[in-house]
Amino acid sequence: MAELLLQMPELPEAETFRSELEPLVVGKRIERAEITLPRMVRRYSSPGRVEELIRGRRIGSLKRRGKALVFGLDGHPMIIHLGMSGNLFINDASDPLPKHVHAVFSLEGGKQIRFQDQRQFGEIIVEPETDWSRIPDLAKYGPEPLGKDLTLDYLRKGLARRAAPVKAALMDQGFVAGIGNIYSDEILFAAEIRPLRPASSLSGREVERLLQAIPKVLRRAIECRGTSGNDESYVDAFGALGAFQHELMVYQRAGQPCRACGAPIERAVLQKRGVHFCPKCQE
DNA sequence: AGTTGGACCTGACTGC
DNA sequence: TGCAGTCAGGTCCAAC
Repeated sequence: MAELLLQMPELPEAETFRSELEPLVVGKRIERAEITLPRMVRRYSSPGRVEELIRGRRIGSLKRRGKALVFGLDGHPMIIHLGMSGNLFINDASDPLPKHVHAVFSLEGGKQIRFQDQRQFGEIIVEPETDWSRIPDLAKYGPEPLGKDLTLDYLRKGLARRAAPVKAALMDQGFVAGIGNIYSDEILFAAEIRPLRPASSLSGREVERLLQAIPKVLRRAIECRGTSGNDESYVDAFGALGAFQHELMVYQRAGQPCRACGAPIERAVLQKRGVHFCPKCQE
């Protein structure tokens, strides 16, 4: 049976889209927006309403918050949540349109930004509010794991009052923004902590290891331009595969020998999600 | 308030 | 070969 590697765009994948798109789209005007799947803009009256809001605006900036991308359109920032399977491509208008493209933004000069999302959990949100701290979808996020706000003190206090598994805490976007199923497993391996340990049971030393592991794993994954599966459901903005799947230590490696100690990687289930860990390296 | 479970969705896989 | 059923997962939302 071929191992199916499911894709969830997390912080490294979102950051890859951001850094690849930024030099090509910032400063460009959006001449036309086409939303072909109403579900992508489900909190609005109609796709036409969103198309109207976006049309003619210039992209002043492209930033990332957690797993979300924020296009700084003048006056109306546009947030794209990638959901579980969202990809952002940069293409020429004449390039063939792949399956599952639900939104196309045609830029001056002939390029297009295309939002592809097989599972349709992604969402496009256009906000009237330019102050990020007042945009509800972003305001609820916890600190950026690669920023200064994620401190030892914050982690220690936040984990101490959680009875839930430490993996659940890491994936809680309100606690730390941008970490999902793949990278929580990899981070906890790097920190040598079992994913199902109650968050409040971590020692001070373990919290310190966790604080070090978070940026270490995420930065390396960004260098690799994200994690692609063998079904190629995640590729970068130019359609190229990421490379971090070659460096995964535990995720989707159940039964295979640990790359550090050789012990078979174990799999458990947490809230319907796969949990992968090395029984020897992680205690 | 923290935590849990269902709903949303498609495609790959399983079993008859 | 075909097809119904199952599973997976990020996030929201309702309910303990």
